[in-house]
Amino acid sequence: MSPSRPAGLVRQARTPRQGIPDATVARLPVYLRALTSLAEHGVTTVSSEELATSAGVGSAKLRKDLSHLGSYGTRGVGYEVEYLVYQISRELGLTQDWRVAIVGAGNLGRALANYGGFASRGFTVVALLDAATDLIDQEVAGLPVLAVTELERVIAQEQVQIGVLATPACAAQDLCDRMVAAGVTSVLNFAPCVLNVPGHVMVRKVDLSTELQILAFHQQRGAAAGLGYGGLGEQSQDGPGAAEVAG
Amino acid sequence: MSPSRPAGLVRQARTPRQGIPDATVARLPVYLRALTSLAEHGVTTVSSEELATSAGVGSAKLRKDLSHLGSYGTRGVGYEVEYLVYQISRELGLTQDWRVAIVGAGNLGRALANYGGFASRGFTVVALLDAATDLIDQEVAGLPVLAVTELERVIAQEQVQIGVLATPACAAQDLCDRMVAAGVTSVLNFAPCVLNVPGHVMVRKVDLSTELQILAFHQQRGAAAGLGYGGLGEQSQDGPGAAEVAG
DNA sequence: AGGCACTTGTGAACGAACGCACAAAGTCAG
DNA sequence: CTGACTTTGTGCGTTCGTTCACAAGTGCCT
Repeated sequence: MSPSRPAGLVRQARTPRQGIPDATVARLPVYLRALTSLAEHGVTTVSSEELATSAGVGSAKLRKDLSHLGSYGTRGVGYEVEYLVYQISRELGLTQDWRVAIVGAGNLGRALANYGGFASRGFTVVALLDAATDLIDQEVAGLPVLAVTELERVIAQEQVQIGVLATPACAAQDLCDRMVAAGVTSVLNFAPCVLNVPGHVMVRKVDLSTELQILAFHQQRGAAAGLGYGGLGEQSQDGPGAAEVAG
Repeated sequence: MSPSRPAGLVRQARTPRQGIPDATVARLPVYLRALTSLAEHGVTTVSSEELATSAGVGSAKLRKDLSHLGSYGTRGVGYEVEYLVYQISRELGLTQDWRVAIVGAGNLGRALANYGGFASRGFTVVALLDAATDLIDQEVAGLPVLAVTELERVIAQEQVQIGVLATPACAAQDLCDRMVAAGVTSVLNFAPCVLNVPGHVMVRKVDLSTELQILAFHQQRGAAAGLGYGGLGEQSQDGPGAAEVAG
């Protein structure tokens, strides 16, 4: 790679950790995916303009985002793909392994367990639980479905840090409480309801129905028109509002 | 009611339609769900404080959000649940039926087809398509899986307005193009990739892997701490960034 | 009728995020 | 070595979103 640069490996590991904006954090995974894809295509260096296009954002925004991680990138050249992949991964905490438990082995739970994207980036699904007795001991994605009564034991034993809720809304709060009591500190909630958790626990919610309703709104009032600008624009996905709840 | 105001029933249907903030639109479905739940429990009137708690937001934000729809609500009393449900539904465009096609009948596609939340609010899944020949003609959620070669015909014939992509990333762009060409103007994308679409088409993206990575980031740096405030706070779900892409 | 307690709706202050545009910093050719 | 060209990193003005605090409106009780 660039010969003039000293030990490319370390290069000012000054981490301005004090506060990466939530909006930026939400975009880092997108950049990471774009970079990974580029790397697979044999690209070794990329400019902010190219990467921005791949990620579907503006180049200025991308540069500002990356500048929050530190001053990687070489003026006049661009960013070294592999190096940037590593830096973003490290910042997101993907260099360590996260142990995930999925609660609910219905259609959604099974889909999640089979989803390749989980395993690919430092996330290991270590357990899949359900309340329905006829599902128990079935094998899904190489994992046996466990009885939900074992939840506390499994979470402690497997050192689960992240819990994924793929259950009906009515059961979600109770199961969430149990997971939190057992030591889980991050929850990804697919159930269509608001969860109450203590302050040290982080919840993110994904709601299919909500997404459809937002689409319906925009379609109703003139099909995404209005702003209509020319260039390749953003793609909405996910907002800054990372928030917690205190109990 | 107020003597100065005309007929209570219509009650100033002055729709300040010119621009509801995206952030507000993203929260309306949450309010709607909370209201529906309250209605089912027999509650007829609710204050902004109570509703805000149910929805997991601050009461000031809730009031401002609702004020963008118009002046429903009665000072000293609160909001009439049923009336507000109707108003939000109307604003979101849920009073009409939206016809949805799901492309990809893998684990995720089947989960989506079976998801009750779709049908419950004006969304009708009219078709489920897949490329895998061994899935075709299987019945899922009362619908036969159709060959993806029929995509254009089905979308035109069934007047599909919203397309849901639940396919691998590599196939997503192509299928998206075909859906758009066939007349779809809103796309909900579950494939982990950025879609390029013409300016009149709206895309929303849901990415499970992204959500996990955001959780990992926050967990890594102190487990959702930092802000830690006392009251019941927000729950992150979905951002304002409603955006379109122009081709 | 009048006062009191309660709740909405909103003006205004604050803060976060975006995009522009440019200086600093580097590369490459000659 | 010099000079032209490329691309990053960032200061700044603007826009968008959130929060505070309060006036105005409503119902209830005396």
